[in-house]
Amino acid sequence: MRIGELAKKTEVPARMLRYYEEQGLISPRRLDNGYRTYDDYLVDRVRKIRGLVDSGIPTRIISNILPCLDQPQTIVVKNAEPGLRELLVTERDRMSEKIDFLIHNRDSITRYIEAIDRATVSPRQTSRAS
Amino acid sequence: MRIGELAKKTEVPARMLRYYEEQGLISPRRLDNGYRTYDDYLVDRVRKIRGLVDSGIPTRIISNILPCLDQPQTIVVKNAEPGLRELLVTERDRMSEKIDFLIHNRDSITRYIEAIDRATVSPRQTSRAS
DNA sequence: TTCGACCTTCACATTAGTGGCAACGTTGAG
DNA sequence: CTCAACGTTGCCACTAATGTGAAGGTCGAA
Repeated sequence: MRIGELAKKTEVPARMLRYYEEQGLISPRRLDNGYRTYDDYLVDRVRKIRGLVDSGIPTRIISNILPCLDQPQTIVVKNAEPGLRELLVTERDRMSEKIDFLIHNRDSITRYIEAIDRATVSPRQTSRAS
Repeated sequence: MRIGELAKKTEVPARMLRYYEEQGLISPRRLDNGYRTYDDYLVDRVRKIRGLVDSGIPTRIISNILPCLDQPQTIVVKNAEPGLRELLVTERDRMSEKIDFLIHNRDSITRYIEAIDRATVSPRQTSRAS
């Protein structure tokens, strides 16, 4: 598919898709006329990129871990670059920290919302009737 | 405490603490000589700020949800600003999405690491002995 | 008085995007 | 075929957010 279609499917502006290519995150092939052409699997990939960027992971890191996020790992692993495993472990642990942290704070927010609701729905009387 | 001590305790450079103040995330009092002075509870607060920023939450949002992350909610809730609840719900849901996404991808990375290990430790023989 | 910690202020750096433009490709109507 | 409308391309510059560096001055203890 061409860039416009991918933009619609992923909700990511075409402008941004070119930017991600510039950053080395996606590498579409080209048609004879120079237009970029994207394979279907890139739809998922672009969504992953968005999520990772939104989660505060820099594109430099993303480009390293992206190949590891696809399902059939068994084939790719053959060329195990030396530093890769270490990088992955580091990044995974960083993600785990982030997850724990986000869960903790999300739950704090949830409790706060509940406190608001309690304070709002019945500030003066214990709503006995419907 | 003064800024240097807070910087040590939080691992956040003094320069950055001034920046966060500029962004309205912390409001230290001042001594007679103009030095900033920080209460103990700000240590936790600064760590929270770091975590939230690292998780891709913009400071503009952080300044809104920070007051809700402290433990004793019951007192603060009295002045329930109208839009606050909605903002909190939105932000909490956004955090939940981020959490799910991070968990999913962290697990993918973990599986990939395991695949590397399997491919590395015994590429040719099924390691029968220790 | 000297030195380290702190102050303000201005400027610069990096990351992640966005805007605008001129030129070219594609497609469908007349 | 020609023309208009629209998608695409490359390019350059610009914005916004998050920091960082450095100059030049002040505070207070040794």
